[in-house]
Amino acid sequence: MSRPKTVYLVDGSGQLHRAFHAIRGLASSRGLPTNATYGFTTMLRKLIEDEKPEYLGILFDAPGKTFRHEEYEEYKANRPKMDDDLAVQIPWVRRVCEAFRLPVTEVPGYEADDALATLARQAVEQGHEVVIVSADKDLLQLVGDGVRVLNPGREGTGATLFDREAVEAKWGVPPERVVDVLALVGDTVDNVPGVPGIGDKGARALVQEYGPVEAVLEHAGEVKRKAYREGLESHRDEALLSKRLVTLRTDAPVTLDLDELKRQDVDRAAAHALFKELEFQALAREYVPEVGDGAGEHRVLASRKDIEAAVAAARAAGRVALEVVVTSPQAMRAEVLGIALASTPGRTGYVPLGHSGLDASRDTGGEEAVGLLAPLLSDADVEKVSAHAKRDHVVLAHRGIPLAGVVFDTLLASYLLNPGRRVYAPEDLSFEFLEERRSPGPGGIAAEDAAVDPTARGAGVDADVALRLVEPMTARLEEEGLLPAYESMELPLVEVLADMERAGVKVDAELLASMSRDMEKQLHSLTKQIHRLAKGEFNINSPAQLREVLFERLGMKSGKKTGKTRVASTAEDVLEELALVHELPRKILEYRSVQKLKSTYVDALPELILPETGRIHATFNQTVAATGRLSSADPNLQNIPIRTAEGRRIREAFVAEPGHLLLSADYSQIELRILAHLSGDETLIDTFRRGEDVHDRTAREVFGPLSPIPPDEQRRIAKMVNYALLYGKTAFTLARDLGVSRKEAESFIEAYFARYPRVRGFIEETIAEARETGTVRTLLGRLRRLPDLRARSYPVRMEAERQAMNTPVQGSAADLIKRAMIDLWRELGERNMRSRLILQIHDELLLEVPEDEAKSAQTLVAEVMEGALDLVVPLVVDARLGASWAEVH
DNA sequence: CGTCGGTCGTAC
DNA sequence: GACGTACGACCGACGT
Repeated sequence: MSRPKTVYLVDGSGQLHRAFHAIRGLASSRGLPTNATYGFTTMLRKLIEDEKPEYLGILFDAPGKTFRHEEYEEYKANRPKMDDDLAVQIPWVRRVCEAFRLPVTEVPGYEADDALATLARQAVEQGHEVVIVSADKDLLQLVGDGVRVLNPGREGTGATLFDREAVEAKWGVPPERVVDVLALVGDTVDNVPGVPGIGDKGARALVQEYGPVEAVLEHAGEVKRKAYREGLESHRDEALLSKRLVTLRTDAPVTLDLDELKRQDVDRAAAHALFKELEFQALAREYVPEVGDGAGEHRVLASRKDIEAAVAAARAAGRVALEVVVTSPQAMRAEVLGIALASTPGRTGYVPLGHSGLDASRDTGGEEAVGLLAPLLSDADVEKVSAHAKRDHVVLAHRGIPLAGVVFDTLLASYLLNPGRRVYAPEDLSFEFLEERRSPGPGGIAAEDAAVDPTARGAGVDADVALRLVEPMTARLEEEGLLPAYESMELPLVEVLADMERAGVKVDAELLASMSRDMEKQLHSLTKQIHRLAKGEFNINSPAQLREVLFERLGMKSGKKTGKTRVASTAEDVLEELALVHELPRKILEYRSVQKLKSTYVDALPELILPETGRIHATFNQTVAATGRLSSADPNLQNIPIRTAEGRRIREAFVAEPGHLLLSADYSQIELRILAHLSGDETLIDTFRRGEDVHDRTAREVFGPLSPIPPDEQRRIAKMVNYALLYGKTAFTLARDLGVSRKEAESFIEAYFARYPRVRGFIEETIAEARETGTVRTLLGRLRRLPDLRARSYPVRMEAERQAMNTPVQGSAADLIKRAMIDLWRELGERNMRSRLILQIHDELLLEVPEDEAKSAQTLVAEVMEGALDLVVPLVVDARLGASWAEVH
């Protein structure tokens, strides 16, 4: 015999009734009740998901009379006719079972329970295990010797699995005595008479004492409690009849067929269609049909003729989607392996260009194939579609192919539709916009020695998806009012960023190396001092070990606790406090500061110099920050130190090529100007129009002419308050940061709002509107969704409110500088200037300019940046030239 | 040996 | 509970 299996048998009728009563009021828009269908479906889905049964069958009651009626006419006489609302759902439930490919059985003349009992017996006799899925207590009598009962539990609560011990624990009697308890108690709904006067407790006690019903009756005279004794004596026949009624038959005319019960994959297409019909939206989404990666025709274009045909097809279509397969996500370090082209949905061709090793025998293109493709890729009249156009621009340009005519980037489009989401992979987009489920792919990244055929298929699928995404995604952008932001800002920015990444920035590795040596010495000396003060060696870089030293070994009083784990913090402000009472914390702070600069910048930067160019080529990410800002990675060149003198020295290592200068141009108080524009606050607008210092003005407005606080202190407070409002800072943290009482902080904020009333109005209106629409928007119409504004949790909701007030300001500033970058890039191109944008740091642009055009570039940059958007306040740009980044600030 | 969450610190 | 947006070094727990 084959190995033992576990067979799952579902009490379909029981589960259906249970679902019907558990869920109330669910119906389709056409009035079809769907509550039982839904409950039954989710039960099945969960069962399949949790238990992964290899064999599963569903049993239903047969309609009409059963053998029990023959034995006892009154059987189930009290039970009302099946509710019409349930009856109409039965055909739908059967369709659900069909879609899930689960066999359904009913045995004429028998209830589902008897059919279950019969099949369970047969399965056990064949040496298999059985799990009966039911919430019905009647079925617990079957438990034992290879049979268990699984009660799936309601939504959220766990399932319960009854084996012999569990039944006994719950009922106080073993499974085979369950029928005796049931018989004595009776069941009014099914009209099982039982013994009057004996209930749940009594029946158990009697069965525990005497055993089966027959034995109980035999000893009826000994029963102490009068009501029981008399009940038993006068209702012998009813008791015995009841037992026959509740005892399940194991001889129903049905035969176990394991092959038939073998689980098959869900028919996703049928399930998807059915759930759509039933209006189970979430389930419909879950069961969108899986598109096999073999779907479509994905060819390898290995010959000149093939490539020429594909190019001709692309030209004829006027549009081609590309998936450029590369060896690294870092575009500047990536090699091109090949390019998939899709100009007709479902059919793609892949041109291998750089696969190594295995495929050497094949004509994998190389220069000839590049020569055939390049004219197409550089022809702006043929529209290009991609899932990551910036990377394509960079890697192709690196190979001498300027990419032109990019009209759609699915990554950018999905970012605009849902910024703040982390993943925009092709499989997610195809799921969301094409309702196709597919397995995750490598996203156009493959190893150098990847085989051609699977790479061609993977890249082909991605290119095909990108091509077919254009229409639905454009429609969504249009619906959401995002097309202007997309077309006028994000898409044109792609090429600008690609050029910046390609340009990179020159760093003086020698200078960094010498700084590193100095820092090493400092760290060595600091380490010795720290270990001496700590009376022992430990890893200073480990907050955990430091915590032990400070708060355990040296017994210092811990200040605040960390956010997640609620342990004593060793953060800077805490150490700053402790430095007043002990020498060690000061040294730790010093050590930390040097270690941070050394490890994060001084030692890390030279590692990232690309040998080919001798420069650092960061990646500018356009789809990461939820507000619309750019981010920089590998390395992050947007957080190079500037605040401290030691940190600022690192900027000395950012230099220009010989014969060139660096040009830095930054917006003055950009976010406060945006706030003035968005809020329309007259005082704030007036300040900027007059060209006043905004912090001085705020100080004057808030403190008045008679304040005893010194002017410097006033300005410091005013500056902090100005920015605090932008970030939704509370009086609590403002008080802490300013070192004043909470009351005083509150009075500053009050005074601020009294002088800038429209700022308060703007904040309140922004949050109110965001709560209504679920979104906030920037100047150019970029949106951010903030569902948490309706969260039940107070802190979660407050965080969303701060995001709601901050995003229009931060995001509009991002819009502004993005427009400036595009404008500047175009101006430089039109004027044939050789100045190049190399970095963006949120409110600053850094350019590398030939000395001979430095002055004109300086004027141009300021002009373009100041004119990027028309606000009600002037934009002011400060542009400086210098030999290093340290010099231009 | 790689991954990942936690902590800390840098920028705007 | 308490300041918005990022990136990344380092540690240490955890899984392979």
